[in-house]
Amino acid sequence: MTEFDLAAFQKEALERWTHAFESNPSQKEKYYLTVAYPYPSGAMHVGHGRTYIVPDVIARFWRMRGMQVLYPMAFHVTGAPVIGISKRIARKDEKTIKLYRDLYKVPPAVLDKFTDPLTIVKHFSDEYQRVMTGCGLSIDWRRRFTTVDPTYSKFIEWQWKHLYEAGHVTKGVHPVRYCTHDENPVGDHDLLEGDKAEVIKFTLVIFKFDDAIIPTATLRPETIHGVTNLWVNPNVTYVRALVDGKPWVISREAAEKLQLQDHVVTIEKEITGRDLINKTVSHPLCGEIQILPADFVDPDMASGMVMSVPAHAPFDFIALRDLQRQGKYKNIKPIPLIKVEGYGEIPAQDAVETAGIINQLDTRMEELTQEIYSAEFSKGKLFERFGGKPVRIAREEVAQEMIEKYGSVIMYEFDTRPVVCRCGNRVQVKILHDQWFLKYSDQSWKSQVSDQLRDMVLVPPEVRLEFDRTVDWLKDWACTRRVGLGTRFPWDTTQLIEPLSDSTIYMAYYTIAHRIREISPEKLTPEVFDYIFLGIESPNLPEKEKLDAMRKEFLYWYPYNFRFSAKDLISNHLTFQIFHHVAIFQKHQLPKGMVVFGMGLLNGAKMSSSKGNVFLLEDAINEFGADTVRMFLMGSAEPWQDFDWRNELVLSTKKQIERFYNAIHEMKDVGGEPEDIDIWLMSRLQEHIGRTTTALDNFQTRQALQEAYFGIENDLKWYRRRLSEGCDGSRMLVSLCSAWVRLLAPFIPFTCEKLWQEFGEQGLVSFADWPVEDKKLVNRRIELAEELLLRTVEDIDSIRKLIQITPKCITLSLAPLWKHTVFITIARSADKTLAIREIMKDNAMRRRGKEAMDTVKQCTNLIHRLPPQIVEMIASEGVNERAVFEQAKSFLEKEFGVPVHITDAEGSAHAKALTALPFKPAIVIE
RNA sequence: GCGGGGGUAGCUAAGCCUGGCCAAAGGCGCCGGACUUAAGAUCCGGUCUCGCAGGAGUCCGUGGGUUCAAAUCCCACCCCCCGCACCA
Repeated sequence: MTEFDLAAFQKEALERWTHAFESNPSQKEKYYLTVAYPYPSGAMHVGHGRTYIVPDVIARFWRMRGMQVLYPMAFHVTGAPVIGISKRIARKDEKTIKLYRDLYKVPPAVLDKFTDPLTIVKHFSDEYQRVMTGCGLSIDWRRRFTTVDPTYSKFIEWQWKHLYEAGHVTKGVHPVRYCTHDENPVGDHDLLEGDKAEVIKFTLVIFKFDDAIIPTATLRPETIHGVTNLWVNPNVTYVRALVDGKPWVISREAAEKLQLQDHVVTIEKEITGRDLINKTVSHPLCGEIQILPADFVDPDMASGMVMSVPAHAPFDFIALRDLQRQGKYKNIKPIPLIKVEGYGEIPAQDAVETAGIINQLDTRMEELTQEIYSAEFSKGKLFERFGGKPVRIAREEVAQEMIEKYGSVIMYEFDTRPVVCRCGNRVQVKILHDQWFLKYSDQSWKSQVSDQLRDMVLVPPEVRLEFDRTVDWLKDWACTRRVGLGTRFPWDTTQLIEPLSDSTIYMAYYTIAHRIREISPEKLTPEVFDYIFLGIESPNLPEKEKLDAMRKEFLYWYPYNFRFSAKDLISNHLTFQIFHHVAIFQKHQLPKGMVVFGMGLLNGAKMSSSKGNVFLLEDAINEFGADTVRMFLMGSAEPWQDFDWRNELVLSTKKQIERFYNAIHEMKDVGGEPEDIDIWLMSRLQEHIGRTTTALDNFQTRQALQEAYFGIENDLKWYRRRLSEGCDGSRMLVSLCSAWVRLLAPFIPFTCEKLWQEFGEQGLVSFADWPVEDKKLVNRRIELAEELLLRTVEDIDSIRKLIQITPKCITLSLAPLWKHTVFITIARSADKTLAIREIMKDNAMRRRGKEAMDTVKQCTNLIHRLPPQIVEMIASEGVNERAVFEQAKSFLEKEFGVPVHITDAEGSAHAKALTALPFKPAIVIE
């Protein structure tokens, strides 16, 4: 026997597996599954491990069930993150260097070359392949590609041509975070500060001011009728500037921002805030009002000018109150215009006074503002004289009206500030032109996607709601970028196709990836792909034979059966890919199913590379063995649940594998004669096979392992206990071993490959036949008998512990026939109360009086406690209790070390014998 | 805020859709025992409370309700996690 040595098993199996999982079209039925490909900007951790092992287990399962399985892998390298990383490394950024050198263990010589982004992804994609192979993933590596391969770009161009022609791509304007120093849009990864900041849309309400205008920024244009004054910060220097040729009075900051938002701005002169105080302005909807001083006015917020609605804005209310307490502006009264449940006539006053706010410096002001804002938005209604509409509707309408009739303009601003770029410069909102969008807002496109979703299998089913919501909610998606790696956008080659948008139908590309390399990229015209994927013939197609082979391959594999991905991709990638599929492929080639994963935790905390809270997959393999990692990840939670990696649990998984390995070794050569208990074991095995198969059909890796591993192990425990003295099992165990090894092969392929070889099997267990449940071997009668015995043994045990005397003998008294009749009558009747009446009609029963009634109660109780199938079997077939116990007599005597007597309860001298019930003999220990 | 998912014994986690097999699987931890010079590993037993007869009591976020019967169905509340876009 070979020692249990996972590392050695791995080495051996990996050699035997070289090229084994390369998969080509064949006569067999296909099963094509894909996972979201990784973005290789760092080392793999155990969380990644699960993402790729789950599909591998499924792939291995279907392969053993005789399907032609394709499990391909590629690397996603388009986008900006890796560029940021290379820049940071070039700049010798301490944190980044530490991460790559210490956590990801990149050798110094290689790290030096990481100033080139492509070197980073090359390094890690090689590492990914090495580690994935080490995990035993049954991937067809011939089909590996990266998203910056020239041939792949040709494929993307073809895809976009179709999207464009179908009207799914449009040009528009879009506000983005923008750094004026770098002259580029700023992604999340490039932010030093303010990564939570959102761009929000202000309406500038235009007030006339002498020959100029004052634009005040508001999120609540519907409150225009409640404006009583403007606010200006007396300590700030404002400017008079020509905006698109007209004179505006705004803050200096605003002047700068407006330039980025499609306005031509020239500053004419400075005006101090103090000079503006008490001046008069006007607006058609609220007439002439005064400018008042307020310190809370922030010149860096939008236009730097604020209109005051004291009835509905706590800040406005309190600033006004502060002034009035100094005896000024006594004539100004708040003008309420919104009715909102839970607040008085003047909501802002109500809120401020209830909270006991003293002045505008109070720290609770922000909170209070938010509270009123939300309450009025969700529950508020304008007064009848202002239209009577709910705030949420009126706001949009008034804003629209303001723009159309009163010269209002839109201004974008961050909701929280400051937002700072990595270069240290302040980030602003800029309106980008020439921004291209995918029109996910298109209703007819959406409805095609919804239709497709209805036809798809979603695992787990609960995610369907989330998908439906996402489709419903998706707006146009900005699909081009100015920085990063990727395919040039065909209609504006200064831009690139955004990384989520170039990864939507690449599952089709896998089918041809290994063949298309043989054709040089410049020959790959859209017509070529039209032919391969859509079967559209056209003249002068190059290298027709190769194209035919690709077409054949595509037709064989497509559509994919299942796509696997973590659940955080539901709201983008997983939904996008359906949009793109319905836009390009024919109905019968649309995706069939998706499996959505949960996330990984490490010792209870969320795994995060940037926080260093990761455990590298390769380290895990080296420390525990690949099979251990696989079995742990598959057994600790179902795929869609979050799992938690804990080293101590992983260690015990390793012991389980070892226990399995040793058990097989002990059993595979025994050759005793089969006993009844062998029939029981075989019968149980069939059920485990059936349930393991069902579980894997449903992607329940955990459930499958429970059945295939613990289920069988527990049966073996009972089996060994039941064997006759000196017997170590029958030759039937050999077939159990064979089935057991195959059942576990998808989970722990390395160990199983080794065992399979030791059985003297020629081929790989990876391609062996999956065990099939043999219904002929299922023997309910024997299972029922064992169940009776097991329960009785448990009962004897618990009594023995309780009474603490040294038993001299055990007597089992069996229930009389009439109690069986009672039991069966109750078991068979749907309504238990009717059953009682039925039983008591019988004269013989009635004569037994209280004893009969008690039996009825006890039987009812017992029936509810027993598993339904058992009750049903007792009722239908019955069980010969005497025979069961007589046969198990020597077993019981061995178990308890005392003589065991089996008697009928009726006529027994023991009072306890009266308690005997069907399936529950009375036990007397003396 | 909007949307989605959850709260089960010391921890972890099944069960919930389809109400009685539920004092509630499995695993971990802990306790005891066997083995061992010892430790580890392994195996056996225990692990809500009470009980010298296989039983009883309390229990599945909180509070109500439906039912002969509720972890499971209904209502309300509290708490936790995830997504919300130009980012892979």
